[in-house]
Amino acid sequence: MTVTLKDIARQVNRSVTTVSRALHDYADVSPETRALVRRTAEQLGYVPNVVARRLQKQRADAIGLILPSYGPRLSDPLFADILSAAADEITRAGLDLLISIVHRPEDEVAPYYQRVGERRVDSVWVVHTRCHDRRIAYLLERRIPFVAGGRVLEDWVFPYVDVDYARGMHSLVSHLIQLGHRRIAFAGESAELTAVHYQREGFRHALQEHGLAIYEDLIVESNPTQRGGYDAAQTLLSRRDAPTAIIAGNDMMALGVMSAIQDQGLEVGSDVAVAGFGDIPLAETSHPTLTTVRVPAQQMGRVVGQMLVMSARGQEISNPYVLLQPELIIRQSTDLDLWL
Amino acid sequence: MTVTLKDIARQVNRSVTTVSRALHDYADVSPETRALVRRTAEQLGYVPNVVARRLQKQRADAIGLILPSYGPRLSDPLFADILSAAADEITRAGLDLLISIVHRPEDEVAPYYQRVGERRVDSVWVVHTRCHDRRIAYLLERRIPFVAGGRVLEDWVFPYVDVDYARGMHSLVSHLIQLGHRRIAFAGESAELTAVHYQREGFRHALQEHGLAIYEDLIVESNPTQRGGYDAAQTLLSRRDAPTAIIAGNDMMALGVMSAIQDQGLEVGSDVAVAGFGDIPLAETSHPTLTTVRVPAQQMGRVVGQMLVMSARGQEISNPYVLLQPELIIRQSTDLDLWL
DNA sequence: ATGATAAGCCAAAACGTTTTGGCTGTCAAA
DNA sequence: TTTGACAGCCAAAACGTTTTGGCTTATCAT
Repeated sequence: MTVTLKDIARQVNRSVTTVSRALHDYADVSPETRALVRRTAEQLGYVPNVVARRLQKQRADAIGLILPSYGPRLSDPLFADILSAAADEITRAGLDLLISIVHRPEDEVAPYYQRVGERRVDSVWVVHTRCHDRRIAYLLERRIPFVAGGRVLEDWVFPYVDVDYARGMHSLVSHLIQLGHRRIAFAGESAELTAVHYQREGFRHALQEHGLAIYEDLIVESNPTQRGGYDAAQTLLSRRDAPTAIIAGNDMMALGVMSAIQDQGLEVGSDVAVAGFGDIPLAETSHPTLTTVRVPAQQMGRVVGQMLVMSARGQEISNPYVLLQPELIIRQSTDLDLWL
Repeated sequence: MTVTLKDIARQVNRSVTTVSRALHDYADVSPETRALVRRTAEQLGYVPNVVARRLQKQRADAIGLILPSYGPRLSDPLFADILSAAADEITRAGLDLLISIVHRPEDEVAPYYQRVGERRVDSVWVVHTRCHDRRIAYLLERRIPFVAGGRVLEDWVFPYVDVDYARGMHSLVSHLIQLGHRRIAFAGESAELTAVHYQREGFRHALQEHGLAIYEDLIVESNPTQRGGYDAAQTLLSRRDAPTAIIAGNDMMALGVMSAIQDQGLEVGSDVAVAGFGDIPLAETSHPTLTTVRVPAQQMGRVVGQMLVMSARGQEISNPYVLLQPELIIRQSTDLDLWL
């Protein structure tokens, strides 16, 4: 059956203690014994039982990701990239990444407590933060270790990784203004989400800075999907004073916006400019190619992964407030000249 | 600190045994005691330590997914849907789903043994099977419980869930032939993959059945990405005897194929018909909309999740060989008339 | 009164580690 | 010869459960 320390101990005529210490390179084990133990362990095909280790060490060596089914879809390319990179960091560190799906918003907060209480995980990863996030309030209150993907609008102190959406939006809007646009629309997900909040903030700020009026009815809310972008664009374009440029909260929405424009017989870029957020692979290959604000997804994943590992190990997180800078990628959907 | 059975026992003046048995509804506990224990546990905020339970029960109550970084991308919409649904089933059953990323193909097989040996997981999920899959050979040899997403070409016996790609391809090709196409191409991922193998098989079979010649140089291999589809289409269209229809192994590739066709100044549907596999959301909204073979991703995920749960619990899997039937979805990219 | 039955409880062992606080023997220095 | 240091080893406790195989005590039929 399965080989334990006891089996090795019996075989080499030493105590379990010594075997354990030999395998962990303690100094009070003679080189001969160490070698013997090593060899025997190898021979017998010993694999340590991490469950026993976890019990003794009072560590789960695992990180939990609780995914609201109504939250970021796994199929969101950006999120998938973040997740992959984070999973990679976590795996490399020898920890487990544990994914659970939760459906009802009222179940949103209990699973965190439960999973940590049950010692399934040492630390949790909160994604898709909202401006006033109950989950984070709860985790802070219960002193449960966690790292957030995104900020909140409270002045709570906790480790996070986020993208500077406001700045990204600012440079995007500035660019559109320079191209001559005066009526610019923004279609994003719910403004409850911190990311969207900052997008709107950057949006308004840029307009103000250039002395332009802010038309509140050009700031709309829609689903973060292609369909959502499509619908939003239809609404916007049917206004008497339709916008000459539409910014979408993410690239999938932007693709939907483009579809809507084309379906109305208009031309993207010349009639209505379009831009998105994210820079997913499709942005580069759509027709026309999509101007967008590139989000460094992989880097985000790496950083959040590393922070989670530190947090799970109970270490101080060296740099707990990370705000990554996005990059404006100009393509055909805003720049006619780029369209051959 | 954390509350254990011992704490409850002390509080209610019973033994740890009785407390444990009370919480598990054993018959040899008086109703009064049971109620008292329940109440006290609630009061003290008792949360069972699953690690201790796992050690005692010799069960990890967890399922492992080992994801080759060169394998299916999390951002593949189809795979993401399968994964979500499976994760949901697994979470519902109270088990953990544990994701690890592995990079080097030579590390492909060891992690399975390790994770199971270490008692991290009870059963593993193998995805992206190949015709002759070393991982499956290994798992069978070591008698490690697993469920495969996909078949192999050996006559090994193991639980799997797969899609009948051959049939899906057959109906797709038949449809194209009925439309008058005689030179049909297929661009898929490596034929090492069982899925692609069956796609090719269905492809050849359909042509034969209709008495058409099989042009081997119209069967090409490419990356399973939009880019891969683009490149493959370029190559195919530059042939002297270019195909009048191109089938891609998945929808993303198909979108790439459409781009390539359009970039050559040709029209999708009239000049060259295009079809894909999967029916991702984009297929419905692309211009033109994409004919495709719908893969029941969510159902796959549910089924594979349920099978994994049974497998992890050491139960017999009730229906271990599941072959789901895909459905042909005809849209504009093959049917001119549908294009308004 | 006697034995059988049942209800309710529990001590102890077990799961496989790691860690604590020793113990023994050897050898060099005093 | 004693003392102290050191190398090498180990018994036992601990982590928090579940399960086994009892043990009492009360009740009941004989």
